[in-house]
Amino acid sequence: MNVLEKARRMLKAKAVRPTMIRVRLLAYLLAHPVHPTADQLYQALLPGFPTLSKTSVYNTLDKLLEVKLVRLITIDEKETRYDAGTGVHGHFLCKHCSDITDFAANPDYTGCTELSGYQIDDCNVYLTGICKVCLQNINKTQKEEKAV
Amino acid sequence: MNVLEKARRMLKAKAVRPTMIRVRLLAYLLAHPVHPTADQLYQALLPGFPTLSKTSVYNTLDKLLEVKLVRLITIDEKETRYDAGTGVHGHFLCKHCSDITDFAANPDYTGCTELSGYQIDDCNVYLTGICKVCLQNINKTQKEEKAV
DNA sequence: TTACAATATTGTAACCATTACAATTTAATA
DNA sequence: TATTAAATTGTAATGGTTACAATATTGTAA
Ligand SMILES: [Mn+2]
Ligand SMILES: [Mn+2]
Ligand SMILES: [Zn+2]
Ligand SMILES: [Zn+2]
Repeated sequence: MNVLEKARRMLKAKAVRPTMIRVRLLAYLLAHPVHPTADQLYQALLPGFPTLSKTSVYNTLDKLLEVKLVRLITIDEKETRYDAGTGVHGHFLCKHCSDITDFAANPDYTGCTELSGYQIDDCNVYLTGICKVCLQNINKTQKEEKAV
Repeated sequence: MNVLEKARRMLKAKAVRPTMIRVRLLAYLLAHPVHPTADQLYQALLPGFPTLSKTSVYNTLDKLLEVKLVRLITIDEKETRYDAGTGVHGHFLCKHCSDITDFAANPDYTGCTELSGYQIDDCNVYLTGICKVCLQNINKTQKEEKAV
């Protein structure tokens, strides 16, 4: 089953009409788990869907958020990012390459006294720092500078 | 020692000139740990500081962020919020009253395989849901409706 | 199929938090 | 005091997001 069919089924399961935009946008998010911005989604889908409008991307994302097929990532202060990753996981933002990577995180705050009696619906864990690849590049550059 | 003096000392300790705006803004954040927006800070400080400009609020916040006397909260997608709370803690946003409350959270991701070799600088844990008070109000309202 | 109503998509303009920038003011130093 | 650097301010611009009305598409029932 290809990703378009998968997206279609996910939409039907949530009783959301599997229209062209919705299927394609969800399929794109499923196939590209890099947490794109609304504009990146628009740019990526435009070639295969020339009538697409930016507003429709936002409308579609709102609908997908509504039925929780997509979650919203605010780790970057400038632009909202979107993720079709369903399971609970955290996000790491590299300050150098600005890639956002997933990691396992399933914190349990049921025992937290400050939150006793609270209803917790969503959880987001955001880490920022420097990723492995960028750290290695930095070390390499520093060694080269030392050698000169 | 009052909060203004405390703010002044904190600024000096970070080698940041303790100007009027900086002292007052930091003091306000220390005395009002409710995670205000930039505009809320502007509105709150204006009466006691009529020449204050919105730009200065942003400039001041940038400076305080730079020296890590203030941290930035992006749990609300619409507006950035600011916190002079230094220690590691998480934030809970109530969807009903939109209050943001602190809770103890000091997650350890050093053992996380996906992040091995990564340099982690900052950590933010954001929870959303409904707070205790709002839940009680909702229950009360439902009972009253039932009684009618 | 056709008619109708509900829903979805689009283009345009507006919104609004944040930022850029140049002018002015203030403070540190000599 | 003179010189210089840093801080503050007002204005205008930026850019992601949203409001809204027009258009198109879809589902349903005659
Ligand atoms: Mn993810
Ligand atoms: Mn806090
Ligand atoms: Zn990186
Ligand atoms: Zn509440």
